[in-house]
Amino acid sequence: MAPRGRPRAFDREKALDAATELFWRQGYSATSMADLCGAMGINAPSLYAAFGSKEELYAAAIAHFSRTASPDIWGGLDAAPTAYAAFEGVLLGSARTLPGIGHPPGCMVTLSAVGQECGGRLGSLVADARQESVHLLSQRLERAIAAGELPAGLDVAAIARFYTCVQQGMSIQARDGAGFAELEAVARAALAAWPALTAPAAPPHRQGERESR
Amino acid sequence: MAPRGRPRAFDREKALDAATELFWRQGYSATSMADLCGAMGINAPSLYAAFGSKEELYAAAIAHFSRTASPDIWGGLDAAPTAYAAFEGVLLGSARTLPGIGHPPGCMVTLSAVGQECGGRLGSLVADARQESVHLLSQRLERAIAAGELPAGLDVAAIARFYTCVQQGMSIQARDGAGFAELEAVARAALAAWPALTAPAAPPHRQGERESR
DNA sequence: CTATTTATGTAGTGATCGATACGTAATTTG
DNA sequence: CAAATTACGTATCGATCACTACATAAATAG
Repeated sequence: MAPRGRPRAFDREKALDAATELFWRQGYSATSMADLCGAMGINAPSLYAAFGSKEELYAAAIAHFSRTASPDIWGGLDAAPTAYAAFEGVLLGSARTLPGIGHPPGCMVTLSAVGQECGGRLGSLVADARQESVHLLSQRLERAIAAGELPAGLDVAAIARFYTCVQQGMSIQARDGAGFAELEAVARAALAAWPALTAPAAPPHRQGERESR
Repeated sequence: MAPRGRPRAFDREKALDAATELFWRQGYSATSMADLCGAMGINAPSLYAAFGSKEELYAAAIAHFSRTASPDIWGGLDAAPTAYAAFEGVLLGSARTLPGIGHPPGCMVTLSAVGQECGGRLGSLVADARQESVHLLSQRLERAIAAGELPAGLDVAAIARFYTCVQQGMSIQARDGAGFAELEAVARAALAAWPALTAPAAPPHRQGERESR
């Protein structure tokens, strides 16, 4: 059962954790393999043997981040008794997490500049990861509609995209130094739109209609 | 009055425009001086003679961007008859501009990864540029309060930060492919919070109070 | 004209980039 | 034990990085 050759001398998970932290803080392009080797405490050949290439390592870091950093924010989404409570939990969890205690501020996926740096696989990878938020929030809204909690006919995608947008903006604010108090105020402000966005009569405003001021 | 030596053979403004476009699209770290020379149509010595260094060129590009790309979004801020109309103009202008026709999508300042890539001067430079939005919106709110249009006692900074946050999120959405329709829906959703945020009684919700569901 | 000044193109600088060749150490298999 | 397999450290690969030395071209000043 034991692996055949010489056993690995470093903890692959700890090394990936260090790499994730570095990519998270500095971005893809600005982080060199030498930086990574230093932070991970291993030499280049061991790194390449374990992770393949810089791109593959980054992809593994994104996956590692999504696996480990999400629960704080998204954990209560399904457990929350109402859709409002679920969205409130996500936004307040974001306000609590994004300032970054013991890790870089902001969401690694949101702040990933790979989309603008690297046209290929990595760009699509992080873009897809970002859209996952919209999907999660949309599903929660659909569930609330199916349960009769929210009226049918809502523009679910628009509502989900709005709150995703707010959360993404919060990552930038966090990166620029915003703390919990500031981010909580942003979250509360976004939640103030909830009654209007989920009112039965008017689905989110449409283009053709006359917009009341 | 004519300059003394051999005249410059390229248009400095056009060259800076090309550099700005490239930095805007690819970010700082992922753009090489060779890339820039190619896009600007000049050789390295001319580039360094005209702009000093990569960092200085980037700073010049940020300034050039702020000078040229802002009016579409911020132009109507002071001219608008009410604070609401002003904020609506900023958000809808953002929805119109950010998808990027003839230029990269999203705001160069917002999407600048320099903050996470480069700890020094450039990081502070773009972070300050981002906070400028908060200042502009705050000033407009203060003006409306002074004019008696909005009640005193509002948490002006929080409101300004919320709408800045939404606009920053819109840049990320634009980078991920959102078009005018999607961004307009986000803007409308954010504006739906306006009555609650500017109501006389309750400044933006506080932590201790009981939140209506 | 000559002298001065500035810009340009060629051709590089040392440093660092991502990624490896290779010989050795450490383990399992038979 | 010997053979096979895997990971290790050293030392380095060619390519590209940001940047510049240098000779030449094109303008003004006197």
